Amino acid sequence: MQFVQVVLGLPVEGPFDYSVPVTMRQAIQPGCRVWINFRNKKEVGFVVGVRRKTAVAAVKPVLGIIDEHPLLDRHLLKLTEELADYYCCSRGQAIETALPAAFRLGRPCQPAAPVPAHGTADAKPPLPEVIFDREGTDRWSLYLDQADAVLAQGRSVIVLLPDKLLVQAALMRIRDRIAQPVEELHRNMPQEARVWERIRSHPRCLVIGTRSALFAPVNRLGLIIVDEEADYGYKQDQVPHYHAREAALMRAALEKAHCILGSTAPSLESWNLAKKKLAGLRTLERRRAYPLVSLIDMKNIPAVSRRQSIVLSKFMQDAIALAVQAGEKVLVFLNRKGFATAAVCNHCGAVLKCPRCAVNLVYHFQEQKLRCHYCGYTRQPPAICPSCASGYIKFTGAGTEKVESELARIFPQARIRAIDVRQPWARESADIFIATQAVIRQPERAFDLICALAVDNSLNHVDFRAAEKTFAVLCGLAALTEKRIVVQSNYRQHYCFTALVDNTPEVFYREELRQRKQFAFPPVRHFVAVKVRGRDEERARAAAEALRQRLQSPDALPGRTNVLSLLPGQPPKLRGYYYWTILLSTEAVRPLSAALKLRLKEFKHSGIIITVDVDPVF
DNA sequence: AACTTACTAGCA
DNA sequence: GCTAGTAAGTTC
Repeated sequence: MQFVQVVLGLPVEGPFDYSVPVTMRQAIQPGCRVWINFRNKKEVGFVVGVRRKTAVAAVKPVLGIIDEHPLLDRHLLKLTEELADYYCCSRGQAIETALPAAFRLGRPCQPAAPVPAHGTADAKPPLPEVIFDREGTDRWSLYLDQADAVLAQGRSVIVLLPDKLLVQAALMRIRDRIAQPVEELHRNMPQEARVWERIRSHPRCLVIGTRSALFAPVNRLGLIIVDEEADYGYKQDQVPHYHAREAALMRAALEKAHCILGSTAPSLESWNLAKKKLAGLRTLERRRAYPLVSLIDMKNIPAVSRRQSIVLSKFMQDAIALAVQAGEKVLVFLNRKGFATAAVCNHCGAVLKCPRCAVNLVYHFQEQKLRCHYCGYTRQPPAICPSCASGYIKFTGAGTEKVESELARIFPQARIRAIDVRQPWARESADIFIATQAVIRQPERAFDLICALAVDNSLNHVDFRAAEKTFAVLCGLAALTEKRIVVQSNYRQHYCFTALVDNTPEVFYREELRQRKQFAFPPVRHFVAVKVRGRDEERARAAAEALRQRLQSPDALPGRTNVLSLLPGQPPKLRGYYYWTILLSTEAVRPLSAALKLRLKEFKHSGIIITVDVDPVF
């Protein structure tokens, strides 16, 4: 008798043994899909092992073989196993993440022509390389040179970008430079399975796409490029909560491929890898002049004007006026979207909240609607306050649209334009441009004066990455000009500003890493968020508290792990569920994930759903 | 996750 | 004794 070990795309560990009928014996091997009867339902199973015997008394037979040849090669199979171990999900869930939807549902896959394996068996995996692109555009010629060289050796390349817009922009640079087949791959794109099959049929090719393209079934992988590696778009917000940068490092190590982590400001994770000599660091110095950076201390701004929703310092107003007069192009940068953060009743002070998520609704000027940024709920702004039925609703806070109207008031003669990065825009179309983060991704644009407003919003954010995020934004702005940047802030002495003025990013990273060490934050240690969710408010709270107690008891978790806190979710209520988060800190993720799998299996509460997020982003 | 079985509180 | 509701256990 022959048996196969099968896993499923469910949060159950397995593997489950099934017998293989004599008629279908020969082909079956790890990486193949099979039809199985699981809990009296016909399901797709993934074969992870083949055995001559089983300890299970009541084995069921495999109903049918979907793949004659493995759908996942041994490298991708190993990668999904490592992801399951690290990100605390089942192997089946990790395998499903790596596959197009059609294949998860059991659709057959075209058999791929066999490609002879590459002789990399005892080669050492090359050291990953962090690329720090000070200019903002230089890394692309380096990427293309490296990709060319790898393809010329007959090996494949995977290029990752954090979103589809950037993939489109990158394709323009790639298409006329790369002679080998170039394939674009996104999760849930039309023909996703077809593209996947085609990638398998190329002896070598270049695949470009968003985070899921990391699982492209290329032959003979030689290089993975993760561009904008510090971007949080690489983190998946569903189970398994993997980060494509970390997953790319895992896959590159498995397949002895090179891995490039490029950006205009490296993540602390990547910087730390380089400091520990686990990655190389290559800084591409600026060719253009470094801009003059002026810091305006907002503590000197009189209180009366501080109360205004937008504070444009006199210094900044003068700088803008001079630039406009000289026919220069000004960028006013603001790190927030929408017209206002909240709608508040002027009479009773009630803030309008989302009925499903209990977070503040945000007023959008253009569509004249209140919108929930978590679930997408929208409503008309009410004429009267829903809680006191009187007074009028005022909109507080500052967004790009508010800045636009303020600037129009101060500079009536200037042409002012808010940039929507989804729409093309010409440099000649205005004098003053207003934009948020997304402009930084168009580094070919050049401005003469850049004014950064409300930077303190991001610096004050209750997030240990606040300084890192702020510095990354400032580096991005510096790449947009060789002339002048004006920043207004209450914290002029902060090292993220002094490093910007002095053009000494290494000083920023040194200080930031020192602080992360001091407070035992990532990348020195890892956070793990255990998320507890339930439809009943009180039960969710009680379950979360009970689980925290359980995890805090001696020997529940491996050493060098701390239970830091039990926090209400952010937001506490989302899509009808009440959320709580138990925050853990650890030195070694894998042993903690393994222990958590056991503890959560023991801990069953009806109506309570628990998920684990390793290395969460806040 | 989805489903089965065991158990408990409330009721006649 | 009955049942609704829920806690706990299992999936090969």
